[in-house]
Amino acid sequence: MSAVSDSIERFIVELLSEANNVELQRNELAQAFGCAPSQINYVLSTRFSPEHGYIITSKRGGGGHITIARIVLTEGDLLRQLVTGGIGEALSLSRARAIVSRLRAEDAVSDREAALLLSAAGDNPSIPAALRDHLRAETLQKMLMDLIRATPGE
Amino acid sequence: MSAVSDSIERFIVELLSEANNVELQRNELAQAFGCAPSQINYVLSTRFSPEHGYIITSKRGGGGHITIARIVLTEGDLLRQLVTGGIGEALSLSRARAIVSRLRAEDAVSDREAALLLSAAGDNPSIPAALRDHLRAETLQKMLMDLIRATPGE
DNA sequence: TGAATCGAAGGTCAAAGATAGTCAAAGTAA
DNA sequence: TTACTTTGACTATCTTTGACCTTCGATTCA
Repeated sequence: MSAVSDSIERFIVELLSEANNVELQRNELAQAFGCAPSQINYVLSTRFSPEHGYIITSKRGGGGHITIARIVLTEGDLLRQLVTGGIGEALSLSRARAIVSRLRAEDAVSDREAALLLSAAGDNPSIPAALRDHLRAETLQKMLMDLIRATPGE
Repeated sequence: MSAVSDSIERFIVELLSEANNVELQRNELAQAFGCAPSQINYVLSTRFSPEHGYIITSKRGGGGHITIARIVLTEGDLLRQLVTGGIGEALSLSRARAIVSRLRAEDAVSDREAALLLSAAGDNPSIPAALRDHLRAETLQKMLMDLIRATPGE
């Protein structure tokens, strides 16, 4: 049932559970999972983007490699950063998902709160498509701001 | 005697008698019952809707699947009542506030969750006024549904 | 030594493949 | 008729692959 990309993701997450960053070789990994090397890039860009809280660096040529590092921030920093412009004027659904999943991963929100954020940030068919990304950005930003307000200061 | 849809329904109900949720593949199931794939959607929407006490999630593409989860709330529960149709087509801001404060009073949601609900249910200036109450109803209902879905069954 | 070359990585992008969703028309039963 | 069921064409989304491109280090050649 589960696609190869999901397995690769789990593998990397597993590695990252033991260290804040991992270094690996694209071809080697692709071979281990029996897929095209470019699929590794697909997994990295769809599941380990900066929005997800990761930074990817790489080097080509002989001895080349890819490094995946987790961005470590305190909960307050992350929320503050998002609310003060980290979201922008428009926000695609996939970026919104990444942001929420990162908030969850950093434990800035609970499972239920993440579900509420995602739910409200989802596409709404009764809104013209051209407006959606704009509305989504506004909604998410407002929600995060209100969330901070509702949280007794630390 | 609508044989096929009823059989599919029974089959799913059977699966759900052993677990609170099942994951299946649309094409596979359709093939097993010798029907068009879209008939699976028909069965889901006519017999496993939120009004019936179920929540459906799905994913497309390689490794795609459909998950059917039972809502685990008792009859008479405010949340369930709201989700299964108690909100209606349109919802004024003041009624939305009343609903959220009742949910808070019953401890169905936390302070932070209430803040998120209110935030998303608020008036949005970039939406035409005529649409707002309709959008609000949809949004709140979807959020409550997703909230239930995110809550591990008791 | 410096430039050209070569091989070994990794990067990009668009096409093909794999699922699921929607909707309206056609079929069927009450 | 009226409501429910079934189907299929078309759409949307996510994944996988492959051809072609870029970069880097090492080697070879003037």
